[in-house]
Amino acid sequence: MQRIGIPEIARLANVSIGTVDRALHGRKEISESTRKRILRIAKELGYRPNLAARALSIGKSTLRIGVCIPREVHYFYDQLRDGLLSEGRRFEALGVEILYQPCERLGVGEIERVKELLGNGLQALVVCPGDPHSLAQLINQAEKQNVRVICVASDAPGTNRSTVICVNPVVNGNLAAELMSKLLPGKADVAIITGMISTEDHRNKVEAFSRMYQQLSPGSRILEVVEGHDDEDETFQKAFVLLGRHKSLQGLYVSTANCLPVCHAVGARNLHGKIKVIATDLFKEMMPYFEKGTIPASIHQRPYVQGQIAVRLIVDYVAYGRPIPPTYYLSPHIVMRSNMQLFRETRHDSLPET
Amino acid sequence: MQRIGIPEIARLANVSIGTVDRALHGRKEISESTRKRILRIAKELGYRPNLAARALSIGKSTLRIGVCIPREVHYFYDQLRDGLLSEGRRFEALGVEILYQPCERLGVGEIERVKELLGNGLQALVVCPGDPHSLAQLINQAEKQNVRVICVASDAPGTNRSTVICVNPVVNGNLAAELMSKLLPGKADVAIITGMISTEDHRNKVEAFSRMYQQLSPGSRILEVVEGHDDEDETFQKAFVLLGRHKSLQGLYVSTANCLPVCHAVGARNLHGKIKVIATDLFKEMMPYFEKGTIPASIHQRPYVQGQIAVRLIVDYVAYGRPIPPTYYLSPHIVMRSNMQLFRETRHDSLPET
DNA sequence: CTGAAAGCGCTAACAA
DNA sequence: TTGTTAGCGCTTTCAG
Repeated sequence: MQRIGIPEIARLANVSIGTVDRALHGRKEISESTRKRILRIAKELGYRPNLAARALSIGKSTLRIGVCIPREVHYFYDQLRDGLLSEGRRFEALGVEILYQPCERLGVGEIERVKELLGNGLQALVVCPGDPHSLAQLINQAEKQNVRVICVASDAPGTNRSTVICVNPVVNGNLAAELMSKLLPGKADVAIITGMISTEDHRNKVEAFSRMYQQLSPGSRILEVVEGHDDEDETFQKAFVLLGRHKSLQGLYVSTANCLPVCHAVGARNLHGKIKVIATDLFKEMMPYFEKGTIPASIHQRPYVQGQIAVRLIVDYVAYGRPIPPTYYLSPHIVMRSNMQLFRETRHDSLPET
Repeated sequence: MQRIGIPEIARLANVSIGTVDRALHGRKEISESTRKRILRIAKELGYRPNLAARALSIGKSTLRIGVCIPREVHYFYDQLRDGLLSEGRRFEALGVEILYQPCERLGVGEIERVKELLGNGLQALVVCPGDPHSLAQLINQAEKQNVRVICVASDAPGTNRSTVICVNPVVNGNLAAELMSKLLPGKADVAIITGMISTEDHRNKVEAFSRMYQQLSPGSRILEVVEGHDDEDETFQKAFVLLGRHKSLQGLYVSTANCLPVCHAVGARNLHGKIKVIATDLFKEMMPYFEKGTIPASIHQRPYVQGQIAVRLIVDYVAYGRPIPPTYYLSPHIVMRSNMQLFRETRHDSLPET
């Protein structure tokens, strides 16, 4: 299963295995010339370390991954966490260990948690930057100390983070627009309900949706863009007012997981079936609205899979030396009535939710 | 990283590690009483084998997985193969080895290939039963010899296969119907083009689609169900005739990956944009038809992921003792113009296509 | 700077 | 039926 190993290299280089080890790991107690010679041989032979042996030898975790993601909103982050932890467990035998240090909500206390984590000799750090600006310094510092920083769900632009894993917000917005235009034939006025325009992800979705919708449904209007700040009451109020104000309104695009208050408002106005809501993500409280037809489709960002991918990118990088791509966009799932049952909120078995 | 091991159990049981090994592996050279005692202790201590150590000790592949899937149709099976192989490689350090022994096309030569594979001391066998009936005996025999048989993409009903991994054909058909009814508002007559009604998967899709479509679009008719036998020429001819015969036809559901000839027929009748084709799966030749609007949506069965899951179920079963679920249905992806770019035909990095 | 040797947890061959 | 031992490929410690 493994072709050539350290002993083989040692033999060919006429040195001991200890020396090969030193060369391979860039330790200092070795002369430049022998190091070069050994590395050359290793490369020629296509040496790849036996991870099982390494893990066994080291005994404890070889690959410590710090995780700082929010606890709230549970809908989303519980699944992200499960993806990270379960995938980590799968590589336990290879020495992978996950240090989970959540913050309360997006951006709240993340600095402190991340600082704590960084004191643990991490190989990699997984974060959901709620406040990318104030986190930037820590991220850059971590990267400088050779800790790979992986952003999930939202990015920290302008930093040296190794990568971001997310659903491309532009694809997300485009897809919502495409669905909306197919669901509402001809001209149809719609509105958008988002979290905060200042959040990059939200803004990008809104812009992409607007552009694509007007292209696909010429003559239709985007009547309003409403910010709900991911607050249930605020969102309900604003949606309720919105629905009263425009009688031509036929569709709503809710670009965050906060679609429940919107559906409630639709109900309060007695508009079930008359207003089509394109939602985001999925959790069981949404299901009745699929049944009623209020939500014909939702765009699921698959947090579980995002977590899985984060772990895998790290393992592939550390263990197999595969480079980390600068961005990892995954395709969102389109959830409709027929397939919503297949998206359990969390699944602990293989490849959940994929 | 590992809590308790064989030496610890041996100490507590007052036996040698060799005896513990024998007990743990159900080898015969041990008395029933000590075996029971040891197993009890192991269980109490929550013993879990150190896979790294095992892999290292055994040296060669611990976990040999035989794979017999068709080579043709490449669209689908190349992705399935890549999923299997790349996931296998990821667990290489744990002793996973994949023996790939494809047959030419669905059902052709599979018996021979499978027989060859079974001579290799497999732990598990992955097959795409093209002719489940004639394969049944081999499958049962393999299971009896403690080789776990995993069916992918299509099932072998009535056998003892450990599980099947596929997109639930009923969900598939329902989803197609749901999309069709949303895309074609009001009453709209449609037709179905499938492979062979005799194939279980195909028949189930057709039935599910028919039922759901008539429920969601009452008054609409399913004008015809055409069998193309996955042959390009035959399918083109039949689709061409079909399109000429019914002027009320507005939609086509193509339940196999064979949608290209259908699109050609639509073009030959000058009906691009007038007939909506709900297709199945995705490959790059389809892309122009997304652009043109002939295919507003396709239902992607994610062969790559099916392959991945197969390997993971096996690894989880053999390595971690997790039971194999009797069926593993995955949710199909809905592909539209906005997200088709994200489905590369094969990706060799982490969690492709998920 | 380099070599030798022990040991990680497990399997397997050989002894008792 | 059970115990003992070598060794898998690697890291690490201690000598040289």
